[in-house]
Amino acid sequence: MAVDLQNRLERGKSSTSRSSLAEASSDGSTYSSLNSFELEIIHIFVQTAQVLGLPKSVGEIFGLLYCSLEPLTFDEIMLRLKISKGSTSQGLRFLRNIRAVKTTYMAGDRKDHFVAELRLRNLSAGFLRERIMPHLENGEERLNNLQQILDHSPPEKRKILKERMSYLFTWNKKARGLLPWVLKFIDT
Amino acid sequence: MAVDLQNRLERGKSSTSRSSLAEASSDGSTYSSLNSFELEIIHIFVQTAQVLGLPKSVGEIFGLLYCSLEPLTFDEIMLRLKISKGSTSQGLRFLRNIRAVKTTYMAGDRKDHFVAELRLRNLSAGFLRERIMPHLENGEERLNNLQQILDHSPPEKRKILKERMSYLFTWNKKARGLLPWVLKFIDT
DNA sequence: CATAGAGTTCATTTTTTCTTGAACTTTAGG
DNA sequence: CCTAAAGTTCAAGAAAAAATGAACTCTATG
Repeated sequence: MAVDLQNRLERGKSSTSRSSLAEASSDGSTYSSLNSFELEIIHIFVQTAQVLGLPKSVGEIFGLLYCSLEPLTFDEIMLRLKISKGSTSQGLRFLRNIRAVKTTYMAGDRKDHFVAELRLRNLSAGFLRERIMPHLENGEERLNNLQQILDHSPPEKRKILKERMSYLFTWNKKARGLLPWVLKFIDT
Repeated sequence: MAVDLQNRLERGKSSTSRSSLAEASSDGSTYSSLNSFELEIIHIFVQTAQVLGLPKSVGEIFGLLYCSLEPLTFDEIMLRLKISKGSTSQGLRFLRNIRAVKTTYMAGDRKDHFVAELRLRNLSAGFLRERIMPHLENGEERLNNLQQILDHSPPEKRKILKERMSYLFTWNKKARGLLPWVLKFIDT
């Protein structure tokens, strides 16, 4: 099982078969490899990231934080997931932008400590706000421009095309009206 | 002309040049190039396709059909959009699978004639059914497996991790329960 | 202020995804 | 049955997206 998960998550990386949830490191490195619980949670978020059109690394980072009992530092995230500094930095930035991750300050430590937003409602809100709303708003703007173009088209077509456009307008408006409602519904 | 189309579809920020709606072809080809109305509608659907993680060609095909007053044949789609046979075939297949496009039969013509589903409600339904539901169902299954893994973990952690998993379960269930509602809401 | 630690940036490389088109299957009509 | 038109398939090439890591900025402290 663990091997299977390992393979799915990190294709082609050397993986020491790890059967249990032990956190000891067998290769002498400071950071433990991922246990099967973590691998599975991470996998779920990686898949979700892909459905949403986000980079895998974003899913990995969020998944790791989601099942961590304490805040993790930049280095811990980077080393445990075996991803680069750049991916870690950009992934964390994205996650902070959509409020999926926040930082906590730990006394006497200069490093940032990252925590996942566990209330998925807030997570969804951030995603909808940062990604979906802009798209819908841009669409509305474009539709407005379109109406002008349409005024120059042959009258016999104009009526039908106007109708089609009005469907799009309606749909756009409804989709935007839907978002707050969706958020309320999944308010976990 | 072809270059212009390409540019406008790909990086369509400069949408102001609305020259004419004429359908005459200036390069001698059988199929007319796209007019500015079509270009703009197609652009909207291409963008949407990208948000949804679908190939550009799928957005192009749907956009073209969406603003066509008559059913179009395979060749018309291919030639007007200047995309390959393969892309056309696969794009149309995908669109038919999610019920975004259907074929009509025209007397005395062996070719398929394709029409866009104008009721965006049905379109959304197909997309949710074919793309989102499978993901949510897969997620639920994985979460079920996870519970077993969790039973082997240290008791002091188990409680907290179980709680986090239960958030995920709840979220998953709610998301699935939401879909029918969303569809009803956008029933245009 | 000089420095080292913490994180960011971004040109390059790597990986993934999309498109292409030649070869293939299927089917209507002769 | 054959043929040719209509569409499909899929290996290979092209394009797009993501990951990498060296060079960079910023800042808290000695």
